[in-house]
Amino acid sequence: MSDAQDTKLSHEASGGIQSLDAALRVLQHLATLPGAVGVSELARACDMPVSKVHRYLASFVHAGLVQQNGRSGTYDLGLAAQSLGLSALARRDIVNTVSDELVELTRETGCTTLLSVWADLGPTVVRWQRAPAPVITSFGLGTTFPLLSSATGRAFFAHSPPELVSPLIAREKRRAKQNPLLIEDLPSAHTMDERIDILRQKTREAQVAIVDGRFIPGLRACAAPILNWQGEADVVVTAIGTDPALSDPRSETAQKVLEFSRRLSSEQQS
Amino acid sequence: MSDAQDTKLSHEASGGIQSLDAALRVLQHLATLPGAVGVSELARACDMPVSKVHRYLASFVHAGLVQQNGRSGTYDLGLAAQSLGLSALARRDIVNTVSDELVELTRETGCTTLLSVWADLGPTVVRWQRAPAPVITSFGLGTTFPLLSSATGRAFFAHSPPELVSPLIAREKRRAKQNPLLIEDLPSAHTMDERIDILRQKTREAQVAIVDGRFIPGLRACAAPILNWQGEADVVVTAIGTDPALSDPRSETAQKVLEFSRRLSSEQQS
DNA sequence: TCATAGTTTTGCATGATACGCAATATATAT
DNA sequence: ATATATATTGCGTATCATGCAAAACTATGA
Repeated sequence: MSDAQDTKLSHEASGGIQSLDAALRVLQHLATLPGAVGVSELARACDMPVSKVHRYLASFVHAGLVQQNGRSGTYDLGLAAQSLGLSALARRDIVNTVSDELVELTRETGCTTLLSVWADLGPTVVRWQRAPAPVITSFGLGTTFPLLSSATGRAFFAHSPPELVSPLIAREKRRAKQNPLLIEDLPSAHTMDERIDILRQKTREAQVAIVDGRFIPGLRACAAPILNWQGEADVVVTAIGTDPALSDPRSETAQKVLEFSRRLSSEQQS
Repeated sequence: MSDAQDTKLSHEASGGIQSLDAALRVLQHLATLPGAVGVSELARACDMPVSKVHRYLASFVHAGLVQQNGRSGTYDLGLAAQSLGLSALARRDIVNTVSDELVELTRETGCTTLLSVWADLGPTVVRWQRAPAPVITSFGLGTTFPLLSSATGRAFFAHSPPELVSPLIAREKRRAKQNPLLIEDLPSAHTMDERIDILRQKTREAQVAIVDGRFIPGLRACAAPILNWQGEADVVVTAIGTDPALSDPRSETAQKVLEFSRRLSSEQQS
């Protein structure tokens, strides 16, 4: 049915109420605009008659979504808009949002995917989406990863405030001294601190973190952070498997992971 | 025509658009409700016909203010609502100013710090700066705090007009009756109202609000308001952590918080 | 001081459209 | 399987949002 003659005017889609659609367009415009504006300016921006916009604004003001400054003044977003947004934010739980999408990522990449958050002891797995071809591993929910020698950890490391990770980094440096294998794939440089710094740099640039099969023999992984408004990693998604493509940042799989994290990151901000 | 029979139901005020007023009432209800709801439940809450609400929701969904979960799913606030609120926040220069300084306060105190504003569900977190010291933070942007049993809430309570806070106070009094632990650290007096009054007094005098680990075991916090020209709290800054110094008003940490709020309060003139 | 030009706000008649009812489709429980 | 509850969609009619244009208002000029 969708057919032909909707073309007359894009029918705003189905089932809605026209006046409400129009009113919400006004609200969106007001939100997009830099700051407070007068009725006529807003009307011009929305390409609507002034009186129409004025009446919409009157209703918005009653609801507190908009407030008008001064006496016969300009209009701007109001307290209710703020509350509304904060309610929305409070309900949006990243872990759940990402979890819902994780199945999709598993399907696209064919890899087992997991979702980690930052906890006291470091990156911690909180969700686990297994692929048709399962990976035999010894870790499951609640496992914590190292910062330097896991893809997940590296993603956190590169996108977290230094103060947050430095205690753990210190510990891992000590461990790495005894077992240099752990950081074998780090960029080469003179001191270990330099190598770690370069790793952080490169990971930030690439936006994806990689480990090849050296840490756990044969197991490769590719991780990308989901950033909050401050650019910090709230959670990290990781694809693991034996496919060599995982350890190539330019592979299709890695790109899928990257795109996934980009999309969800942008939902976090605004 | 205007008058006379308006008394039947207050005429939503002047100049607006009835259908829009109704629609916004639906949106407000959705925001107030705990979480996602079905159409009929929402319709019941608004005392409106189901089909009406459904059509409003359709328009809200088009605008992205609302999204529906699942296939025959329930409705909840959407991404556009989030954006709207963030836009509204971004226009309050006090929020921006304080946010910028918050890193500094985190560095000075070594505690995780947060910035809260007043929304209609109460004190609401809008920014937070994590500190290295691991605090188990189950809250994020949009989390709301109680008025009586949190440091942030107490700071708002002591520096807000009574009309603003009284509805919430009433609710919390009821809750406190069932769980006296929540206000265990209140000053002692005969009636609960007296205790609350004294709390308000003392908090105003001290300019900082404190909770020790009783509300959330082991978690202490220290909060101070940033006052506008009327002496009301526009926003509140809070330092949280496990350090016992936080619950001592004379500690260095508490003084840092106080000084911070004093400085920014005085910077706010216009 | 008044006048001019830019606003924002408000009557009013009319035609578009939102409303409510009731039918259908879809999911959940028994 | 039937039954119950809920979500969604047509449809006719009375309501109400619309656009025009006049009014109130504010700001700036002489």
